[in-house]
Order: sequence, then structure tokens, then C-alpha cells
Amino acid sequence: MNISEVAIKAGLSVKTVRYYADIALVPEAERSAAGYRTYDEPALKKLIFAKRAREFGFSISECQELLSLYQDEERTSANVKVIAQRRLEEIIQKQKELESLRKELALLVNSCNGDDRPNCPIIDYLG
Amino acid sequence: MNISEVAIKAGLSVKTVRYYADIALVPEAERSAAGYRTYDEPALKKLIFAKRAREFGFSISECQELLSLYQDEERTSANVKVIAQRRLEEIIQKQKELESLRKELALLVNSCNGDDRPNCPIIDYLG
DNA sequence: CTACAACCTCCAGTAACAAGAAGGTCAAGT
DNA sequence: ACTTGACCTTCTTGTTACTGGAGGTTGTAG
Repeated sequence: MNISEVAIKAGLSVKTVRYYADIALVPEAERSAAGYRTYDEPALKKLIFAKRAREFGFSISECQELLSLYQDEERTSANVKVIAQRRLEEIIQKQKELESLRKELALLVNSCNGDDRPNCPIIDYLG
Repeated sequence: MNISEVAIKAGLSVKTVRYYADIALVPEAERSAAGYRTYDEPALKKLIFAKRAREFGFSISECQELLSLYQDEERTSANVKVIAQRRLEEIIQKQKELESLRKELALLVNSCNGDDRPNCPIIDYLG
């Protein structure tokens, strides 16, 4: 597979695929005689893995950890769980923040007339 | 007021106060003979306004819009409401995303033994 | 008079890419 | 043979909203 094919299959852009090798998130691809990157199934799988992990919001360095656990036959599920648990708690924390923001902003928005007069509880609240 | 005093009162860092003037989010402060920034109450109020708006997650450019509406006696509450409504919908959208992530990740975490064996549903899912 | 804190400016770096330019090579179809 | 499009490298710049550091000046307390 060439880079554009693997990019499509992994759901990444060509730029991102190159970038992930540059920062050593995934190993450098093999090269054809002409210097083209060539990918096999295991290389594709690592890209897909990285993509999915990123979608969960894991940082690049967490993805690195997860990828090395993925490839480590001697890994323990405890190690994996710690990372995932940490991310889960971040998500929950973020949800709490957003929920309190949403409530507050919704109150303001609902109490604003949205007409052509200058009087506005949103501005009043912020000022 | 010098910069550190205004920064404390606004709940911002000194760096951030300078930054907000650099990017023209707030007007440049007056200067003392020695070149020190000096702040009066209206300047402080603008910084506080910016701080609160940022806490709601408004971008810098949205804060700019809001600040100019804040200072505009001829504003209409409709203009303000549009911006706030847009932000509210972003928050709700983000909440949906996080909730589906949370559900998915929670399932995986809960089904992971977290022991010393390599078998792991989290890794399986990502790979 | 001498510390030392607080101020100043300017430059660099962060996360995770995206975009584009310059300058070139390679593969496939007509 | 020629054109088109995909690929290559390296470099630079931009994004968001700051934060940190270097190196230099000023204000104040003892």
C-alpha cells in the first residue's frame, strides 16, 4: 500500500500519516526503490489503533504508551486500565465543567429578550 | 494600579494582562513616567469582563465582539444573544460528544480486569 | 548603598496538526 | 512521447491562548 491508500483506510490524512512517523508515534514506513513509503497490514493496524485512541481523546504520548502496550505480549491489563481510567476521569471532569457552564449560560440566554434594545442580562452578568 | 494589582483583582496572570493588550482585546494601558502600565477602574472592568467571558468558553474574538457590545450604548440585546446562543449550542454539542465517549470508554474500562494478565478488552477494541 | 521585588521588552515553546511553496521523481494512461 | 497526478523532501507559517525565560530597568525597604 502507498501512503494515500493507507491514509484512507486508517481515516487519516496523508499529512498526518507522515507526521505520526516523524514524531515516532508509529515506526517509519518501509520504502520502495523510488523512495515511496509502503505499508503492510501491521503498519495499517497501528495507524488505525492510533486513530481510534486519538478519537478517545488520548494525547499523543498516551497513544504512544497504548501502542507499546498493544505490541507488548507481556503487558498487563492493569497497566492499560490505569491509562484508560485516567482518561475516563478527565472526560467526567470535563462533563461536569460543561454542565455547569451550560446551566449558567442557558439561564442567561433564556432571560435575554433578544430584541433591539440595549438592555441585556448577559452583558450585565459579564460586566 | 500597577499591573500585578489589576491582575490579582481580575483573576488573571500578569502575563495574560499584557497579552490581552498585545492582541488588542483590551486597549493598551496608560504608562507612568518610567514606562510602567497603570490601570483605572474602567480598565479593570474590561479585564474582568474578558475573564468571565473566557470562562464561559468564548473565544478571544468572541470576547472582542462581546466587549465592544458591552461598551456600545447602542447595542441590541439580539446581537448579544446570537453570540451567546451559538456558544450554548457548542457546549451542548460538546456534551453530546463527551457523553458518547464516556459511555464507550466506561464500558471498556469496566470490562477490563485490570490484573497482571495481558488480555485486555481496551486494547482489543482499539486494535 | 545595596538588596530584592516588580516592572519592562522580546523571543521561544506548547498540542497536534494543516497548509503551502519550492523543486523534484515516478507511475499510468493516451 | 507526453501529460497528469501521486509521491518525495525540507522549510515556513498559522492555528489557540497563553506561559516561561533571558536580560535589562525601576521602585522600595533596610
